[in-house]
Formats: sequence, structure tokens, C-alpha cells
Amino acid sequence: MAKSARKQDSRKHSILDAAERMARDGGYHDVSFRRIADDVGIKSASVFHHFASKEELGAAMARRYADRFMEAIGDPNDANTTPSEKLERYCKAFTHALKVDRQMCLCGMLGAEISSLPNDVAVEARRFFNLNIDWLVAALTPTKGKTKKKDDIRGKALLVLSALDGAMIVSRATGDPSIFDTVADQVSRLALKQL
Amino acid sequence: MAKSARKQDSRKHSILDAAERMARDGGYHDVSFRRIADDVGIKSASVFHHFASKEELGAAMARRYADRFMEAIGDPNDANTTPSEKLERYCKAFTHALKVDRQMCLCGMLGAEISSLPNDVAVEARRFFNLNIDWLVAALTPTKGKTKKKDDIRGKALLVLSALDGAMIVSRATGDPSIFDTVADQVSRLALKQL
DNA sequence: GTCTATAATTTGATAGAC
DNA sequence: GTCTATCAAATTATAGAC
Repeated sequence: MAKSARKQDSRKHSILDAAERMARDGGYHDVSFRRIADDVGIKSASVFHHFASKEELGAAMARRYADRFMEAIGDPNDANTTPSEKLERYCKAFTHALKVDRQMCLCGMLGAEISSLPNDVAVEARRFFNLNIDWLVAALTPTKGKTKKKDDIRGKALLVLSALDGAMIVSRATGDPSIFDTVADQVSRLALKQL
Repeated sequence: MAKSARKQDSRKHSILDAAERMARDGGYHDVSFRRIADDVGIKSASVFHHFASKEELGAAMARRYADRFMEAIGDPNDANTTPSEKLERYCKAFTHALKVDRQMCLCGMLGAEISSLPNDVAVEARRFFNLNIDWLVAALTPTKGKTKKKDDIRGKALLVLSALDGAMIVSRATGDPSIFDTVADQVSRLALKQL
């Protein structure tokens, strides 16, 4: 039972991998069951055994991506790392998506498409952004010393998130990956200034 | 002859309007000739009389959007307006897209999808970004006084473009339009500082 | 310039055998 | 859990009448 459950998860995993790759290049509307099946090496009818609909698949794909992303950036309240180190780790998660995967951030893509997404997929995309904002606010809040104005911190969090997501698009659109670094460096310095 | 040319242009105009609306909500892959035709009130075969292929339509759509955008933001070298005024006008163009049109910036959407776009469409999207970067560099370059380091100015231009494009996504994804203003205000102040 | 008709392909999805 | 077979609908695109 444990063995077959693992086997099922592995197939589900492969299906989500294929779907994620397609969505991060062409968006949700460019994902197709046929091409996923071809990628995985099964038939499209078999994909439906794992996910009852495209909406369900899309929601699972977005949720898995968000969970992975949050796990990669760690605990924003960890007392053993500085805001600067936390922010560096955060930027690296984006850098990995852009330069190692050589793709868009999945939820950045879904965020752009949000008004045309099926509800369950849109919910997961929205969740990603809210989790990110909360994480950045926590990471940028000084653990000791006077409490800075909360609105200022939130503003900086929104600036960091927006700039990094936008920089991915600008980098990819112009074909110049160094643009991302230029933007990430600036926005990191600004977010940490007068903290 | 002038009359029929005008009539043709009006129809082409309506087709591009419909295509743009679809692309700004769901991306290039969510644009369809059938739905464009339904929107305009003609048959899909008639759309092909105006645009020989989806790629040609997509390229025309992107180019028209970019040209309109550049016209809206004006001359970056105009000696009668300050960098601050230029930047304000630039932000307003994005605000209009987000709050009046209530849609994504078309080229922001196409930029995210760039790796899956037909060549001619990708070329136009790329052009939009390069035009924007050049415009911002010109607008942020002081007309008199010492010439700031060119890399600094370019860096600020990239930050502004990235942050505004990203802020559109974050605003739409979270359903909170005020996020855009928060980011735009910060990035404007930062770009003008020590100019 | 728009139409009908049609083609070839792809889409998301289901039924039922193995 | 995967398959074959099938479906209805949608996709881009073309041919040819009006």
C-alpha cells in the first residue's frame, strides 16, 4: 500500500512537472492534457485518472509551486539570520527560477492571467502572492530595536515583490538575464536601508 | 478610395481592439479568431481577410499597443518638462492600463509569455521593452549639470520598468489596486533621488 | 469585404475493456 | 492505473460564392 501510494505520487509528480513547464512558458491556457501525456509517456485519458479536470490540475500545480517556493525561502522569523540574509535567500529563489529553470515564476505568470483563470486556480495564485507579502513583511521587520512604521515595511515588501517579478519579465523579454541582477541588487539595498 | 480605406481601417481597428482585450486578460494563447469575430459582429473567416494569420494579428496588436503607449508618454527629451513630470506621466500610463482599462499591460503579458510566442509577436514585445528602457534612460538623464554615471541611470530605469510591470501583476493577483500606487510612489521617489 | 462551407487538428472530457 | 475508442466543441486556416 505504501509502495503503490508512492508510485502514484511519482506519476502525479511527473504530470505536475510537465504541466508546470508548459504553464511557465506559455501560461495556463497553453497547458494541454495531450502534451502533458506525451511528455510523461502515457495517454491523455490516464492524466484524467490523476486529475479530474484541468482546473483541478491547475490548482494542484499552483499550490505545489507555492509550497515549494515558501519552503525554499525558509522561516522569515528565524532569529539566527539577519533581514539582509533573508532577503538574499529570497532573491536567490527568484534567480533560480529565472536562470536555472530558465522559465518564468509560475505564479507570476498566473498572476498576470488571473482574470481569465478558473476559480480554483486563481485562488492558489492569489494565495502565493499573499504568502509572499506576509513573508517579506516578517523578514523586513526588525526583531529588536524600535518598531518601524508598519506601512513603511509593507510598502518595501510590495516594492521588492513587484520589482523581482517584473524584472523576470523584463529580463526574459529583452533576453538579458543580467537585468534581473541589476534590479535585485538595487531593490535589496533599498529595502534594507534605514531598517 | 480614401473612404474605403478609412472603413477598412475602422474594421481592422475593431478586430485589434477585441484581440487586445482578450490578450490582456488571458494572454496570446487565449486569443481566438472565433471570439474576436463574435465580438466584432462578423464571421471568423472575415477576420482572415484583414490578418492572414494569428501571428500577423498578434504582431499588429502588439505594435499598435507599443506605439500608443509611446505616444501617451511623450518625448523623453522635452526640455519644457522636468524628469519628475516625465516620470509622473509615465506612471499615469500604467495606471490608466490598470485602473481605467482594468487590464494588464499587453506587453507585460506578452513579455511573460515570450518564450512561447511566434517570432513576429515576440519581436514586437521585445521592441516595447527596449523602447521603454530607452525612454526612461532619456527621461532620467539630467539635461544640465554634471552627467551622472550612465549605468546608474540605466539601473534606475530598469528598476522603474520592472517595479511598475510587477506591481500591475501583484495588484491584479491580490485584487488590491492600491498596491500599484504604493509601489509607483516609492519607485518614483527613488528614481528621482540624487538625480 | 463578408459570407457559407469545409478541412485538419487540437482541445477537455467520458465510457468501458484490461 | 492505463489503455482504446469516442465525443462534442473549439482551434487556425482555406476555397469559392456573392
